[in-house]
Amino acid sequence: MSHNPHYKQIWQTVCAIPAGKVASYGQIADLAGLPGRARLVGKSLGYIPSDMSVPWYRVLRSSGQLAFPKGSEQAMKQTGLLQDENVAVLSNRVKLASFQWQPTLEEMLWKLQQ
DNA sequence: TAAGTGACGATCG
DNA sequence: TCGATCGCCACTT
Repeated sequence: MSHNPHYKQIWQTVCAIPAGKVASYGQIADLAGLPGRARLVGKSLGYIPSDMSVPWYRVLRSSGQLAFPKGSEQAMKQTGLLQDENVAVLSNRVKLASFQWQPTLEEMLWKLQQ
């Protein structure tokens, strides 16, 4: 499973999300060269190797909702981590209009170097 | 080989 | 905004 070469590409893309910003699963899939494979992104986040620090909590659903049910341990942790970066989380949801990451060409080129 | 399963997305009511 | 539905696709059983 973690042999899948696409996973590494996905993790690197997630690493390129700047602090204080968030991205959707579909957006990550697109940037990683896997358009339409949002579900694969979700899976890969569950397989992040422990020796890699990936800001998985900056990835949300396309609606801005957290991927986990409100009140779950994971959701509370994710909410805390996002608020530490000044991202407002209200009722298990983030305002994408204010916090969604919009990659610039420079950021994309930087990502490709990694 | 077929059926079940998801940290999803778009659409509809 | 919310839940139900369907389409989607890699992976598991």
